[in-house]
Amino acid sequence: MTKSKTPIWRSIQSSLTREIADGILVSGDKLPTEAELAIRFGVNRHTVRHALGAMAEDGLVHARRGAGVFVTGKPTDYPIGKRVRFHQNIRAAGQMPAKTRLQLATRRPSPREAKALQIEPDDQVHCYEGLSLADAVPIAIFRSIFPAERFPDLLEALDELDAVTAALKKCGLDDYTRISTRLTARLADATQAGHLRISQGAPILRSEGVNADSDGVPVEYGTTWFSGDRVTLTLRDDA
Amino acid sequence: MTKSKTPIWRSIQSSLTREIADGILVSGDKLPTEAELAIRFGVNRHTVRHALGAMAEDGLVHARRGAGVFVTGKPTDYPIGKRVRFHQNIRAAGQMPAKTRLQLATRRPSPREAKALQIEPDDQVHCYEGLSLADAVPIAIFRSIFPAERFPDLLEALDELDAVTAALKKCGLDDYTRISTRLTARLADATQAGHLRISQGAPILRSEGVNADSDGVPVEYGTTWFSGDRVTLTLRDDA
DNA sequence: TGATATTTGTGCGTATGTATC
DNA sequence: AGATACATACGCACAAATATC
Repeated sequence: MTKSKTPIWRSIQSSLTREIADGILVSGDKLPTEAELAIRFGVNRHTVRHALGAMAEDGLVHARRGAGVFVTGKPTDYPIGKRVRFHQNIRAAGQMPAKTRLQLATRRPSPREAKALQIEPDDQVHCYEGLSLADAVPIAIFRSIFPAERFPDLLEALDELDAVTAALKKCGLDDYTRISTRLTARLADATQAGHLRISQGAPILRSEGVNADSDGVPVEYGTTWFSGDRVTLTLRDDA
Repeated sequence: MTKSKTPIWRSIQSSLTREIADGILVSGDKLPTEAELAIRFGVNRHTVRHALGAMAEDGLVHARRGAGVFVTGKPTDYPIGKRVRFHQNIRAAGQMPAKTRLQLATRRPSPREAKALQIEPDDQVHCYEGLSLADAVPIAIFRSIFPAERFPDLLEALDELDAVTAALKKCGLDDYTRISTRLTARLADATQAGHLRISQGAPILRSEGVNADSDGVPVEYGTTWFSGDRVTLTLRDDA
């Protein structure tokens, strides 16, 4: 009697995990169909599903109904701490960062935005919205709100620079740090799903934070919607 | 002519938000049905839905199809930092904490658990699984894994105490701190949905962390699944 | 247990005012 | 000024989940 101690599904999990770790299957690749895997491993499709489910739970792959199972665009550990610098974070993970601009405008703030920035509801704000990519895979949607009164030329600076830190520097703000971060999980709506190239109803990790200058005055209210399947936030106890 | 600048749905949102802020509607209360609200405000049901949608986006209410729209059991700001103490956190939010035990057992670790705790795959671990409640509303499912070799009597201690910190203290560990935290968003499976009393596919915020003693040796590998609709994690820059 | 009513979710179509090109 | 796109709002119908009896 072969009384194997490890369940079959676990050995399948190991097998597939190894293929990903070894680079045989890379970021974005589509796995063989469950039916094909079932034949290849000589098991029932349910057994394959169990293994794939465990891998999905680990964030290694993600399934799209009707499409297939795909290797998640790297476990993409995205560190957050007092300072959040998108490009540095992605590069530190050995990936190629990129940004797509979705919107750049000046408008009136929503009540929530006004409250976060501690400004009057009638003051104007700059709104910078875009898409963050790592290795050309969409990782997150971000929206940054700045007080227009304090940074009258920020829109032009963002227009040419596309980098928040640099643009703020050009407007006279040398340094800023995060004074609050709130995290919660949501479901992707149609718009978000389209941008992040995930299916509607997919899990989204929403991060909402306020950055302030050295005097503690808010300079940016930012919200970032991460694709839950593609991103893991890691907390740093940073300085 | 009444040339109101603000959309109707936004004023409805303000109106209902105020009722919650003022305590007229409290945690867990069911709002009037969309149809009733539509009559009360003299608008179409879609307009009410728009307002409710915005409030849901803010985490203020959550809808359950067929049941109604409910005031979210507080956006329950749940602070996380180097030390995580469940009861303290809930009490700090002015709510009544409680725990339900789901499982308490000793078994072999999964590869992931062994790696996190830096033990051999053949070593035994204690597994403590349960449900966290605030004001009798399920907030999160937690699973804590401890190295059995180091804490041989932990199971009994947990059995009578139901509090991790106290049980570990009884086993000779005075203090521990969090050395790593990883956060991601997932969808609730059937089991999780049942325990948290949310619908399957609802957003879940998963937190995975390792606690270590003062020498940096891992003593606990814990995973917590928060109901995304009921919890907001706030990062503390704590000491 | 099962049938029925209630309630939210989704889609279609229509109309109007406003901002943009 | 005209055309176009967009947000807002209304009305109706049905599907899906839930509650109730």
